[in-house]
Amino acid sequence: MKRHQITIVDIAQKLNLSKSTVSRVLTGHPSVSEKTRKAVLELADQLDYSRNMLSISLLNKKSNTIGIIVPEFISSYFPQVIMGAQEVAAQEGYNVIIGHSNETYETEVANTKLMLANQVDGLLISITKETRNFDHLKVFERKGIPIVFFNRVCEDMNVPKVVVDDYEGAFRAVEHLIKRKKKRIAHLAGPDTLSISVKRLRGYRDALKKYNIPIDEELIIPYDLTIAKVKIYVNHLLRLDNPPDAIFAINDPTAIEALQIVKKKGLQVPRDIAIVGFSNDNISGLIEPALTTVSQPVREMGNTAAQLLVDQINRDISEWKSIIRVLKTELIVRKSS
Amino acid sequence: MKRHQITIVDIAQKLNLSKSTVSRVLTGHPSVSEKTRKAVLELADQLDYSRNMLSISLLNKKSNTIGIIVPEFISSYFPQVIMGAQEVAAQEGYNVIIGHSNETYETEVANTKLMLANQVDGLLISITKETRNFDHLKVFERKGIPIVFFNRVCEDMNVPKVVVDDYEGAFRAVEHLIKRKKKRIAHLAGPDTLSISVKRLRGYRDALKKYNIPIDEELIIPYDLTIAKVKIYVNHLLRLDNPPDAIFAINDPTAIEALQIVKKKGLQVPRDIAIVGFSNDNISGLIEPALTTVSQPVREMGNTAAQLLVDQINRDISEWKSIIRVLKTELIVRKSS
DNA sequence: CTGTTAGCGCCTTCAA
DNA sequence: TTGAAGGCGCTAACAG
Repeated sequence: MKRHQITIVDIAQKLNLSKSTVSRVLTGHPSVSEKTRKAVLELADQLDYSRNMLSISLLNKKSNTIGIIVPEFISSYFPQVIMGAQEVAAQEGYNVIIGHSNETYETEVANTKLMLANQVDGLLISITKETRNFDHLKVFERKGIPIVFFNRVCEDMNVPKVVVDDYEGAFRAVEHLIKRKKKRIAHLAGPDTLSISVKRLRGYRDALKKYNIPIDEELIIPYDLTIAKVKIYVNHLLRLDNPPDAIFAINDPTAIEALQIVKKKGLQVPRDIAIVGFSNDNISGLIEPALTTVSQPVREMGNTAAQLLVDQINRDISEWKSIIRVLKTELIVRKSS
Repeated sequence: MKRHQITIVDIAQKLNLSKSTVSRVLTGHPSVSEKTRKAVLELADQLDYSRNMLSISLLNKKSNTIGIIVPEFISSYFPQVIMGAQEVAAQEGYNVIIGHSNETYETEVANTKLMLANQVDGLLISITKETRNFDHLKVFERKGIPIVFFNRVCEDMNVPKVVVDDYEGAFRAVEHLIKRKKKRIAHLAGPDTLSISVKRLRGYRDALKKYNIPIDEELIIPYDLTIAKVKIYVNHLLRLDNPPDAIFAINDPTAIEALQIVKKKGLQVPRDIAIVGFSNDNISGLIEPALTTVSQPVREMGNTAAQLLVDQINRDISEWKSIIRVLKTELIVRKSS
């Protein structure tokens, strides 16, 4: 059961040296003779010696690990962000441990505790749709562990955030539908706990206002992002006395689901009803008809978030910044509108 | 720069107790009076005390962390497997750190070194298409750290493996094409370093043999899974004097790419040329025409692999098993064939 | 250039 | 029921 680990002591003994000398070689310290250096390196290699990061982390009070907590893994969105973050992290010498909150507040809290116990040097997080209380995150601040939010942020906390211009993206999407002569544009919105929902909804409203199209509250349906429910809402919309001729969905999975349902009903997209999503998931260009959507620089979001976090880690706590980085979206017009 | 961490000592001092007593409370040791127990727990909670797993890991020579190394993050395949593995790992009390080898042997080796340095208790790995040398993995065996392969395995190593019945899946897929009256079935195969390529190719060959269809080597194209190259091969196939009337692709990304190319040429799918993939990526049912493919239980693969690994970790090294778990595939017939 | 010492935070003996 | 001491593997002083 117990494994034997090769340690510095083993090497030191075989070479008749002191631990510290061996350590010096391994850390690249200059003041050590070429001869011993070579001997140590050789033996280390031969023994498959590997420095125990655990002890180093303990000693330095720095684990060189960052945590990432994401709410879901269903769409390709978060995996891609993680990839982007990983890229930068690896480059900067950080390991990544991943937490999955499964859109549940309790799981998110449990995850943060794990991250703390594992002594992460910083945390990247996108909150669940349920999260309204942020005490579990404030602990990090108190402990001097920097946090960076991405995508789904907590507006009240004064820490760096990486988001996209949700308002603008939504505005453009709806404007586009208006220019396509659509008069009754529905919005499948997200829960109002998420700032992305709020901002996209505002973009939707303002676009309609700008073009003097009356806002019909009946056409705005906030939902909890449980894909299975989309069917209910779309059916409801279609049965309205005055049904919509377009749907702007909070995200691509929602839009795609809506599209499938509308197609099954025998309606023509975009003629009878146009559909626009948000995010440009990697499937969106391949479905039939291809989905018009607002693309986000997903990988870049990961990169940026990780970079901001590393910057915070390297800064003294007294100099923490709370930058908000807003990444540009782009409207990608395809066949569904 | 230096953060202050709350430690057992802090708690002990404030309560006028010894470190060991506090530790006993925290570890749930029984021999401690109810009064002190309560006091400690209360103060700990109040101070946001969190046990330092680093030091515990160091002490126990057990990190409660497993590593997962995957070759790519492009398709939804590996993220899903990781999710599955995470599920089980979390349940069994293990953290997960993820490595991304980017289909490069060197990166894979670097990743394994990182895993070792971080004292993982076990490793889950799917190798790159380049990996022919396995010394970097044998180190784990020598150190007594169990490995479990999944999907892309090393046949020569005597450790647990989780795969799907690639041969059978491929056989069925090709048989299906034959029953659709296809006579010239091409195969876009994977590199022969990967056992999945070899087995799927064998399934392809045997299916043709069974139905007395001559095998035309010209129609078998092994490639390196670089999606961009699919175009070259498909064009090549279509320009043949006697072009294929069906393509069986090693995986779904390849099949989907082939489908796009074929469609752009103005050919009818499946009438002019049928296409079948392998994996049932989550896009495959949504593209037009929907892709016929061999589905794998992806999440289950992650579950199984993680479970096997945890079992190995809990076993004495002398009792390591080398089970090969073969998961069932299922042919999903859709519009592309 | 090399060795000695102390200690990161924790748990597990052993002794009281 | 509690306390004291030792050590996991490593590095950073402080000495020579």
